[in-house]
Amino acid sequence: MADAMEITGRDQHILRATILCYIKTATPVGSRTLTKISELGLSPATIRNVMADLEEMGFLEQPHASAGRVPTEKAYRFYVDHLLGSALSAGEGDGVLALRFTPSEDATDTLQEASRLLSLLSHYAGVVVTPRFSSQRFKRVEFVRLGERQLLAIFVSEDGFIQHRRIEMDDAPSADQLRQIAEELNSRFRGQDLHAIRATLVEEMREHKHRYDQLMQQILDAAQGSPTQPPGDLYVEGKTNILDFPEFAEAENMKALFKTFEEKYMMMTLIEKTLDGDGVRVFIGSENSALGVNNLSLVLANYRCGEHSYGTLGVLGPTRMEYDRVIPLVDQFARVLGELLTHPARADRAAG
Amino acid sequence: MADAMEITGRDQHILRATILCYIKTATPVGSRTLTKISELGLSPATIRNVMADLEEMGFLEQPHASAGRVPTEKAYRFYVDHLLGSALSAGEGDGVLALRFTPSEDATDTLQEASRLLSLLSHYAGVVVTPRFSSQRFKRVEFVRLGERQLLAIFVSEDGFIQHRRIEMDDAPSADQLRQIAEELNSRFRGQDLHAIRATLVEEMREHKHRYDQLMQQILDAAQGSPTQPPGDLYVEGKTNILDFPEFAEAENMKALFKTFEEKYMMMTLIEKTLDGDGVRVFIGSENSALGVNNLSLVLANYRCGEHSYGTLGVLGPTRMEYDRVIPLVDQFARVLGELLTHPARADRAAG
DNA sequence: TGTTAGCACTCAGATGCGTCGAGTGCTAAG
DNA sequence: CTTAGCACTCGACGCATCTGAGTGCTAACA
Repeated sequence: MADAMEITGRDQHILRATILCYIKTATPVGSRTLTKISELGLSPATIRNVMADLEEMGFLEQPHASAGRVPTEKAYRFYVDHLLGSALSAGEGDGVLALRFTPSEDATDTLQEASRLLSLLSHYAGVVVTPRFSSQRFKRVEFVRLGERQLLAIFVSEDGFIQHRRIEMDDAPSADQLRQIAEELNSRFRGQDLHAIRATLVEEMREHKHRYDQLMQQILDAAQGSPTQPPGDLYVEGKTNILDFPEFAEAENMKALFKTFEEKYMMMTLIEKTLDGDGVRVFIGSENSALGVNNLSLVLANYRCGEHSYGTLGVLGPTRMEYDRVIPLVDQFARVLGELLTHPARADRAAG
Repeated sequence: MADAMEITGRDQHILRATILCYIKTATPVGSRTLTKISELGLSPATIRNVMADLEEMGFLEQPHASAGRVPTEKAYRFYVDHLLGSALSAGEGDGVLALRFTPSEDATDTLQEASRLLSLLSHYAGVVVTPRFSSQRFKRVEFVRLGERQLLAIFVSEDGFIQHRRIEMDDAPSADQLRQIAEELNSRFRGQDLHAIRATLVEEMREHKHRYDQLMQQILDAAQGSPTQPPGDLYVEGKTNILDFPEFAEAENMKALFKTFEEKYMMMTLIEKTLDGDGVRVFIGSENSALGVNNLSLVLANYRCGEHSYGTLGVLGPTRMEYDRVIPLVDQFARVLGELLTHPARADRAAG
């Protein structure tokens, strides 16, 4: 950040030009090429001087002595944080987006479709993480007996997500008891999120020993989701888009990429970290080192899903990503999807 | 097959040796190498003659004039069909299998775990297709109202699979009506498969116009699954295992492989074709051309899941696969998994 | 003081050439 | 029918060469 202050306007201009050029061509950028691109009519020699400065500051790198320069991660960071402000607002009409997007009946299907569309529009890979179930508003629970000791609990959220969990118990309550419990839960807690419900019930149980202590506990645990498996799901669509970029032409890199994708879990926990906060976040290269590949970038944003509930969505691509195009895209996409998921749900709620 | 008859015992021996060697090394096999491997003490020259014959018959190929020979698909086919009979029975104790396999509570989790284990044991990729839901025995249905016009139907099968479907309708029945319908379905049809239930109900409706005509129809349709999306799910685990084989070292091949994996749908319909019939089936190279990669083989078998219900499972690897090891493995695995899925379910049924 | 032209230098990538060796096909002898 | 011998093929490897894009430096210029 301190260095950022030292950069003159012209330096910035050249840095931006270098980055843009590299993003387009994926090959090291030389001083001659830049004289043509950058409008300031400067000679290669002058630009060389500037580039040497930028290299010293850590924004550029040379793969080898007689090659052009390549932007470093720091350069991308600076570009995204400081050089992109104007481009960010230039959203190109979300009409296209809404038009192409045919939401399915099932919310999870919709999300998968969303990630596909995201990959289509961005030409990179689309990524969608479903909202944490436990933060959604509770609509209804239903029980189905599976066996003497097994119970199936079905939770339905106001936003159309459905989750079912098996519950193992020592002695199962009768069908009537179950119905009673369901009735009680349904009438009392509708519209609250599971976290809150849990808190209330735990409190209550402590005060005057609740009849269904053990059962309730288990039901709540089930609803919360097991701690080992992260709640929600991850959809990554359009992986093959990334494959065609030259940075992954080498077999080794491609293998690493493949392995990254196979470990859904890694990726998901990484993405979920950004769950708090609004707006678009960009993670560049080694900033998401958990992926095991250091030339990938993530552009993420949260999308709203009902009142309190949020999921994350975004685009995964090479570090050399067209941030100027992708960032507004992700931003808008999150907004539109949020509308889409929140609005019909609200209509339903009023009716049902 | 006609050619097969013309092959003498010695030719077979040499063909087998060639295949085994190639499977191990992935490099063209020369005549010298074979003299060492095959026990018949023959000189390279003689073997060359035989190999020339085998090439004429279409079992071997030369990548270029001065290289060794490589088995063709026809060779693998012949090897699997005729040269492997003895090895097939040599199962190496399913104790290991049962030991390592800790079935989860949820049937679908179990299947995913199965495919992981399959990849682990085979060193290739493990593949599991869940049983077609519509062929499983019905245990119970439960309805949850989602909104004025939306209904959630939850089907539970005897074997522990759960499926939920949204049902859209013009005017929804009351809660009482729903309960009544559920009650009726549950008491009447338990233990039958959805196909049969559907047939019965359609018949009935025709005879004396059933009250809930439209609803029933929709419920049945939902249960049957939409025709566009194939029922069941596909788990492919251990994809990265395949990546390390030299046949996929080149970027192009790897990309093709990647694309194959991304198209789950293709693979699934391909695999589901083998759903009828018992025992292990092997699909070699271009025989599964739908995959878009022609140097992959599939070793598949059906596993039982309850009385009438079957799923498919197997191993996906390069054409140059250790069939002698994988075929018995898949065979046994299908059996063990079948036991595992069928037995506890039976116990539950008796109890619940 | 900042900018530019000129020049020597560097280094990856492509091209061409000779060598090596594994493996073949053919022929003739056993 | 089998085998030894031999000439031949052809990809892989190593090496030297050439080319050209791009640099850094220095000196001249505005």
